[in-house]
Amino acid sequence: MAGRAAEPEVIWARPERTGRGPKPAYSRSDIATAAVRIADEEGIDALSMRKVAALLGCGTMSLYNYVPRKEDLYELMVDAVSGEYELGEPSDDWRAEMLALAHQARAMMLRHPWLPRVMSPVYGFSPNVLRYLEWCLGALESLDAPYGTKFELIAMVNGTVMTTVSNELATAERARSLPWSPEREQAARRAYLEGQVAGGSYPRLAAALGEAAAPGDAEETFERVLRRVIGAFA
Amino acid sequence: MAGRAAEPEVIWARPERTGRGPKPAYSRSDIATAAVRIADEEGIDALSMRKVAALLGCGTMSLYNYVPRKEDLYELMVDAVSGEYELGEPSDDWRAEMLALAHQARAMMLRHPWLPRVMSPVYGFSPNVLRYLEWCLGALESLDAPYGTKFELIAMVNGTVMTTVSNELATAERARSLPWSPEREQAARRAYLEGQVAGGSYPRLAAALGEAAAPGDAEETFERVLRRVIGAFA
DNA sequence: TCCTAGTTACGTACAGCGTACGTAGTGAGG
DNA sequence: CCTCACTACGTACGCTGTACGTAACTAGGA
Repeated sequence: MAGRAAEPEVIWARPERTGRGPKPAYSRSDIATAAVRIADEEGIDALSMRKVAALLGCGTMSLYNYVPRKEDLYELMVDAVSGEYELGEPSDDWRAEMLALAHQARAMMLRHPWLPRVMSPVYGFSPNVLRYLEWCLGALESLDAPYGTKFELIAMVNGTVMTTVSNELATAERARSLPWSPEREQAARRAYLEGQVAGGSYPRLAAALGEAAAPGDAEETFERVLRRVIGAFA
Repeated sequence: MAGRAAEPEVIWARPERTGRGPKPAYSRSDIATAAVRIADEEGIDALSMRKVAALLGCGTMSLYNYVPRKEDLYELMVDAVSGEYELGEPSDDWRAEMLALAHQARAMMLRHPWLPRVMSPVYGFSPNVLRYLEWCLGALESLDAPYGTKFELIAMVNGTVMTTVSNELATAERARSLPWSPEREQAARRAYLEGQVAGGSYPRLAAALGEAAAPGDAEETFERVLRRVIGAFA
């Protein structure tokens, strides 16, 4: 009748240690660190429960005592890297604070390119995510708005960083995995687009293609876009 | 020496028919339709090359004549649903047009919940994506800005829709897969958060938790956020 | 016209995945 | 001290993407 609760619980609601039985050999932090290392070095597609277990030095199925589903492993990873945020005492300028935070987030995603792929379905509120949110609310103290709006702002900044950096990463990844040089890729890309546009079905795209020269510096674009987003909440 | 080009080409650069050999039994559109159907009905995780082939009625490996890598299947799918946009003659009010477009995009993602998961790494410019971009440029004719800015606007709108709807979908998916009612989930969630916050480490979150009552209507939130984003480009 | 080379079709096979399940050992709570 | 939740982990299943080999087919060049 009582039994334990049905399966799909948030991992953070589980106590890390229950008291009964032998004490766990690894902490969540150990596991997260191992997983992050593998994802950093070999890419997120190469991350498997087997590899994490191997790196920890335990049997594959032992890992399932700590991490009920692979999805929860992602949750651990996101929490772990969220701990990398340097969150000092915020100033009164919430715009500057949010912009600086966005830059931190971008740097983090460039450091851990798998983050955008793994963050989207994250639903639980891990300790470090709570810490992050708490800091944001602190930084937004000088913004006179209801909490709902503040959360919308935080989500917007987060989302914008994610999509922007995702594009950056996709381009970089493609450049890396391609057998030819980025310049040649750029040229091939342009040639392909010009071929498509040549049919005359896309006159405005043709014009745009003619105007747009260099793709522009990524960080510059990032900053400009984020200023706009933040400005939308002033 | 000459040989064919090295592998990772954009699928749209491949001609659908080369002229030599027996004529293909299926079109890209056939394949895309089949894949979309499976993803719609069984979820994106259940989508496999085998299933698509089976639905088409051909051997698994035959599919690889049309779709060199599974990633390309995603590309076909995104193109296929991009064809669902209803793109009429735009008015002079670019803000209204972009907002309406965003609503279309949201509806599309609710119709095809796998879209956000699959769109991110899309890199190629498929026919329907070109059509979409061309239309956007048309709708933005009355906006006096360089093409670069217009593309940034389009990307921002797209990105915002994606992240917003992703959240919606995650919540909905969770509610669906959970063994208990959404109300109970909501309560459990709140209880968990209150438990975390009770420690006193997150005073502002505690306050926010006290204030925020109902989560608010999803579509309403969507519209509000998008108005803000679009407004940032005025 | 015929030959040939590129294409389609598809079965087999492999390495890898997430994870259900069963069993054995361990140690704290009642 | 007993009991039972917990840890540990090997085996096994069903599934995945796709490399590779073979056979049939057909349009272009000679």
